[in-house]
Amino acid sequence: MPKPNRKDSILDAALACITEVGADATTIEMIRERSGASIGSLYHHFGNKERILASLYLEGLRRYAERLDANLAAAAQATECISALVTSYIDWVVENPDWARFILHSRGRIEAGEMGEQLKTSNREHYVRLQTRLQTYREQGCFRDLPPECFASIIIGPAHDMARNWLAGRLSKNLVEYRDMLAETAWLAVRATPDQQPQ
Amino acid sequence: MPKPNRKDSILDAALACITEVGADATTIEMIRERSGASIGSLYHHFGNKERILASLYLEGLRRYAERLDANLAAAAQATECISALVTSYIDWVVENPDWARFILHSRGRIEAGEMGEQLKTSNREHYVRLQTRLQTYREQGCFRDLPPECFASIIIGPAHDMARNWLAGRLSKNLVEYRDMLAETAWLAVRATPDQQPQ
Amino acid sequence: MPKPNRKDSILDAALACITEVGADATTIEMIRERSGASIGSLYHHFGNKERILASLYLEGLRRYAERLDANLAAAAQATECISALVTSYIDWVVENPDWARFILHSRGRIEAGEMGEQLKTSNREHYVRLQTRLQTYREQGCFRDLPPECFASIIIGPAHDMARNWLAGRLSKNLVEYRDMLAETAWLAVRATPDQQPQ
Amino acid sequence: MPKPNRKDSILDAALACITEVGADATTIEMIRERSGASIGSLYHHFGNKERILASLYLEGLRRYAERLDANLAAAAQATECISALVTSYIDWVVENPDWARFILHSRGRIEAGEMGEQLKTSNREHYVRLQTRLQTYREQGCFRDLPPECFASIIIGPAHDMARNWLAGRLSKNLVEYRDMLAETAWLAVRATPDQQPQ
DNA sequence: TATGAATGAGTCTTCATTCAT
DNA sequence: TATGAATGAAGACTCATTCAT
Repeated sequence: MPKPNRKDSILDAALACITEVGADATTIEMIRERSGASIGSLYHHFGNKERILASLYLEGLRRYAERLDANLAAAAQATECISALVTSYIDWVVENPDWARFILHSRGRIEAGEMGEQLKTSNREHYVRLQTRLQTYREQGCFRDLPPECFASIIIGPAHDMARNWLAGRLSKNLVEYRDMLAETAWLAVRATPDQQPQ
Repeated sequence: MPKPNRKDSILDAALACITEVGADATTIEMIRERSGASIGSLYHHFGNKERILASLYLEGLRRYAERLDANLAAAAQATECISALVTSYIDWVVENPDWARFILHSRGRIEAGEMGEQLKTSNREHYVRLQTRLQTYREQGCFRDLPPECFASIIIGPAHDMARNWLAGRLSKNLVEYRDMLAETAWLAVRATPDQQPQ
Repeated sequence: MPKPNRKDSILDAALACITEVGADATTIEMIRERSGASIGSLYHHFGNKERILASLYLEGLRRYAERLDANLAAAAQATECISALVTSYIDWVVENPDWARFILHSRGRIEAGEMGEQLKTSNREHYVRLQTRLQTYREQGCFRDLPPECFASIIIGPAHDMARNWLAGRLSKNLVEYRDMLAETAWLAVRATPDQQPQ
Repeated sequence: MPKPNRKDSILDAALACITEVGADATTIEMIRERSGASIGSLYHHFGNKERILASLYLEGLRRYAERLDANLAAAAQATECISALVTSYIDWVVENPDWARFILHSRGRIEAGEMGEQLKTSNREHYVRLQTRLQTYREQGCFRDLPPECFASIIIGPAHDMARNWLAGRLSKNLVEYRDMLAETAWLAVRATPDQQPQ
């Protein structure tokens, strides 16, 4: 276990500030005070504010993807796969609410910045990994016939929405209470329908 | 049809700026230049920057709610009601992408501001109106047994997700192409399930 | 006589600061304190530090050129013309030492900046006006056969050198004491030589 | 021939940086990167930034003086002496444009710094050596009756001016093309005038 | 001798807001 | 109602220098 170093303590402080006042309102001075580092040290390690935020963002995403990949690998059927997508997300949000809030709200900002390409690449790779994982089940006819680019939104959209509400304090119960219901719902939304479909 | 006045031209300019550079990066000076008004005029009409943004936000929301209410009123069955929720949203986003982007991204900011209460009240009222509208169908057993606070997210979550992607330029097709599919999906996600579900 | 306005008082303050500590070491804060204007006012009028310096530079140059043009217009022979070039310069330096020091030392900086083109244009126009003025005498054979691009340097070079020394406090006498001698020297350096030239 | 050592490589790097962005804009970090030395090493060898610049300045001046002294020693008459002054300068500038630019533009800065006295002493000694060298010819009546403190400026002023122009890229031809003309001009400007002068 | 993380005073600049006309 | 000069707190960032290893 590596000892907490300067860089990490700066990122921790940054996340705490972002949680309290938002990414835009977070100032270098606030991060400095909270991290105990000097302004010079902040700039020595990260170069500018944007890179602090981007580093934080990418690291959060990396950890989430790591967890998701592990859970997906353990899934043995289509339904477990869909479930893993939802529950991994919910669990991660509940365990890392600060990181989740930041990632949910700052994607555009990071994508537009100098490390945007890195983020896009990261997202693209993750997307491909996911589609590959689902491909087998798709071919087996486990899912409805849906445009591939909608799959993820349909599965995770409701969870995203609930997570936003929970993170904004608009839910009285803990998000985790909806975990299994959301997983089940995702399955209903994408599974091959046993009954006739109108339209 | 009232002629476009100063206030409206300021709001139009503000929205254009927000679309180009984001709400945070939009400055009073930018709005002034774009609207043709003077700084003094801006402050005469709105008092401060936050109130410009909040006015814009609330007006956008009002128009969306108006359209949704009309469409909901025209729905004759549960499935049409769910469909109206999704299609009203998609149509509105496609017709008002700038407004949609702003509203999707700035809720927290407006809620936290001085007109936040007004927004919360507005949202609450809309939420109640919606639940009331659905109440009959719920009692008729048209829907699965779901926590009421999840209903909206389950129905609209995927549409939100797709809308965010489309508004960010991450979709090659027009959002409207997914309109009916998303409505159908919402229905599958909330309808009373005709079959026994395993697991 | 226009009353001294904000802009002028800022430029005056800037020149005083530059004289005391140099253009690079002059800070916005110093100009602010000295001019009595607020930071906001400084930026309202000039936009940034560089534009303050450039405005000062161009205004100084304009006044010098004005005087030179007047004196050149009054010159009736080649020798008076050469004399006017030197004495106008010396007189201007002696009367405006601060401006002269700034202009002598900051040409590169201004040329490299955003108003550099304006300065180059201004210099080019002045150069052309000068060559035109000398053309007649050149055709009359009043001058040695010299590359045109060297003419100005030969005439004014020694004065430049002396001015730099005087402005740096390296001369015990006042620069004006060398005025006529330098004019005479310039004439000797460019006049058509009555005697044989070696080489 | 001593092998290029750390100190020299630092000075080389410093000069390269100064040429590219100017002495003020040159940072320790830039010199570090270019020289390959570490920050610690820079400070170990020179103590501070100013001493790097001053060392560079003095070394450049030393080399120029060395060349000038050699050429002056070889001059056999007054006219050759004047010529040596001009041509030594021109040749040195053409061979060492970066050094020349730095020395032409940073005299004030170095003089004002902690090694300023050393520079002033060096200049004074050089000035005395020069006056001594010219003394014989002066007594022989080779030169016009000119204030001694003007002699150097009259001889070298035009060359300085042309050098500045050339170094700033304002001349299309190479400076060396004007070498002999400038030497000749200097002679015309200081020689005892054979003819009566009017005015 | 060499290294580079750490320091923090000091800069420029931005921008919402005020207010006299 | 309209105008725009003036304000100044606050922010991001720079950079020479120090010092422990």
